[in-house]
Amino acid sequence: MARQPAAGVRAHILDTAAGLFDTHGIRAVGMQQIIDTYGCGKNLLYREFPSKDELVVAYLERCRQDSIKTVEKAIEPLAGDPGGQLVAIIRANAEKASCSGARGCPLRSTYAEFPDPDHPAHRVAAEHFADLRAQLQEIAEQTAATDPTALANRIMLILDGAHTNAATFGPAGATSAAVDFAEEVVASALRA
Amino acid sequence: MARQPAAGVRAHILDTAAGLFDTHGIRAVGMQQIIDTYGCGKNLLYREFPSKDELVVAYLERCRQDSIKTVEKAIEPLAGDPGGQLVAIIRANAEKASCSGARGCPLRSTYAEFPDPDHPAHRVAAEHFADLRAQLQEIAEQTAATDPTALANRIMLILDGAHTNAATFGPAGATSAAVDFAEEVVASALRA
DNA sequence: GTCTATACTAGGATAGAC
DNA sequence: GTCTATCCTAGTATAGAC
Repeated sequence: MARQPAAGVRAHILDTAAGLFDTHGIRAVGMQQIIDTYGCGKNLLYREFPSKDELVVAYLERCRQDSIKTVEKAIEPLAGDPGGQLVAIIRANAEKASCSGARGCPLRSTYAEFPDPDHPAHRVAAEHFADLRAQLQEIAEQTAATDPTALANRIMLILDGAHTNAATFGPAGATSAAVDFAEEVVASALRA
Repeated sequence: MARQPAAGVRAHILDTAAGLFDTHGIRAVGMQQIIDTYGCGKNLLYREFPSKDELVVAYLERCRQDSIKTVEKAIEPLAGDPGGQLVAIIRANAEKASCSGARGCPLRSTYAEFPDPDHPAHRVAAEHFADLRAQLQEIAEQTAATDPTALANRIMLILDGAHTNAATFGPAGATSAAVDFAEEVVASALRA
């Protein structure tokens, strides 16, 4: 292995950075720390990511793709059952928020770590949540609910609540109640 | 010890710091920036707050007292109506989260800015949310709900969701739906 | 005595040069 | 990889104004 392909190096750096960001937060982690953990020279990191902002954006984009994939996987087997899809989205997110490092959703944390709306990291998160909201709205409109927007809003509140509560209380918190809650909300919306 | 030449200096510094923290986040604001904004000498600030951590803790304790007061004011006129109290807590928080600077709840942001559980700032937030959760549980137990814990969990999810959603979407988001949502959740729990 | 203002230490940040 | 440049951070100490 005289030389690794650039793509592998890039992904490996991103893995390393992601682990540190998830554990300590983005602002608390320095480039030197990432370099030390990765175990290579500074040149390599700055060749792949010319600035910390670009590294952070790449990290958040990856979180975003991961989140999108989680949702897609959850709703895929439930085509034609939009109500079930909404519940499945909550279930998948609640499971993910409760099990892993459980330091909270990185995209939601971005609003706290980078409150400036013009910061590139903030923009990634804002775009993500705008898309997510639109997706929930779209699915809610496929149900028989008389007020799809209200349903989408409620699912969004449970989703945000599940992530935030998992960050503050961990698996022992209210996140565990999110799935049952979503089921009842959907059932109630379809009854009305 | 009995020095008190300028009463309210401490509160004024705290006001200044709070404004900057709320706007830019805690980690993004330096001591020098607070000094410049307040227009005082460095000595004065460090006499009142010997370290940034102590200033941050004082700021968060104030946020906490503010949050406690908001809840107390909301539930006070509804003694004997625990279900109404739960809804009033959501209403008061949703209003507060939607109107002001709307950069998100500072205590919830603390988990993102100071993920280390041993950090004094983190401890303030953790203690606050433990108390809040216990309070919701206590109120829920006063209702006729067959499963008070489930009710408390749902209210907590809506509360967390309302704050987080206000941070990401502002007043135009799902937070506006939180009060109706809470009303239905409480009614449903009492029917069962 | 109480304040402002400035100089200073010591360390860590990003980033670039070699 | 190492070494350097530049900047910013927290925090301390000193000088001088009112």
